[in-house]
Amino acid sequence: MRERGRPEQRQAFLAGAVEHVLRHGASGLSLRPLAAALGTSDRMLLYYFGSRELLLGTVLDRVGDGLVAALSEAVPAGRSHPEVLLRAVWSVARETDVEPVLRLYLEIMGQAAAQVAPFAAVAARVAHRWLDWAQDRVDVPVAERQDAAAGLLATIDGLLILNFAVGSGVADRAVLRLLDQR
Amino acid sequence: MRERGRPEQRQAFLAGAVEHVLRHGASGLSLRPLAAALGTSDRMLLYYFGSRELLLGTVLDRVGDGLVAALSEAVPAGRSHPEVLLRAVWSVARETDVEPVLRLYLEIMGQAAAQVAPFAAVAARVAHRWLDWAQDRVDVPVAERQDAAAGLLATIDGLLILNFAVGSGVADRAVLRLLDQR
DNA sequence: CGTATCGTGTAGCACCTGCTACGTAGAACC
DNA sequence: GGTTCTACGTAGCAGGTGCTACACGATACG
Repeated sequence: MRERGRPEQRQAFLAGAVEHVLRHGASGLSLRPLAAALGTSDRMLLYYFGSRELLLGTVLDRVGDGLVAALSEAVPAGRSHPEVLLRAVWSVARETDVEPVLRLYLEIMGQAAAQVAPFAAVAARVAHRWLDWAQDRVDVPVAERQDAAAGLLATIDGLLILNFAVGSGVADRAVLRLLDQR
Repeated sequence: MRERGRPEQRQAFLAGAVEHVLRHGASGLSLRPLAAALGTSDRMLLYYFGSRELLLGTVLDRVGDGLVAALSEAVPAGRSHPEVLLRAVWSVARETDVEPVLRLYLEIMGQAAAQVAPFAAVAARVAHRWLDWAQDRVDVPVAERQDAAAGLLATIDGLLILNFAVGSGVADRAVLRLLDQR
């Protein structure tokens, strides 16, 4: 289906929807409450985005963009040793204003693991952008870059789970331990 | 609310519900389809478990039990070096018959990050049991055991995300890299 | 100027949700 | 033997779901 509606209105809806999903979660998103928060009706959201699933997909993709953009802004371009990168990314992750994004990130990954549409597709896209980002920054021989990036991503993701499931103290100490032993 | 109903019937319902949740996911669980699969009515499930949320909580706790039990069965008791433990746990995780359990595990963690009831509480319990399990098996000085266990758990969880979001090949190579560099 | 398309409002449809009210056969208890 | 309690069936309630049908003014276009 072609994109319908005035482009700037669509952008406004999208931005508002991102905000709303960051606050209230993605898997339980429902059109009427979202529409109310945006000052519209479900009818209009469907007109602009086609279906709940399409709306959710574009919202989540935009969140993924924002995540990588925030990382790029915080971590200088150029290559660093993996542990430096880990430390830098973790310090970004522990900033309070990115917490909702990271909670949403884990929600996406969890729903993707459960094979819920459209999360699986979004998760693959986000993860690949994440991997590309890390591959461009990690200072290891070319042949190892892909695996090093994957290792970094896995480490961060695991720490995030620990962080939200058990508590930030445990995750922080786990970071130190992971850094020490390399 | 006291537990109602015949105990063996309750166990049968619970076992069937675990099966159903492993197949169809937890966050979208709904009483009527589950009841149909079990050959009952939603009415009966509520009679036996009190509410959807209580039912879901006990189902997920039981899945958590099963996960730790499966690990204990596969990995011999006694202490091993962290990398040996990582390798062992990862080889268990890659068995095809535990895949649904791990997908569900990530779904739980994702919903917990999104602060959805009852997932947050279940996630904390499961993670702590996981941590205790690892703490009892890891062969490092006592003072470091807690952090080593947390590091192991984080690594595994991250690898699982990578595994389901990107593909098993990437995760497998990331494991090798994480093992090499220690 | 007439006509077609676009953006939007109002209503509503069919279905699903957790949960409850009520009735009842059988068993347990006094 | 009457009463109370337990396990269960049937029906239904109030509210939510994504989505659609239809009307209508405005705007663009021939």
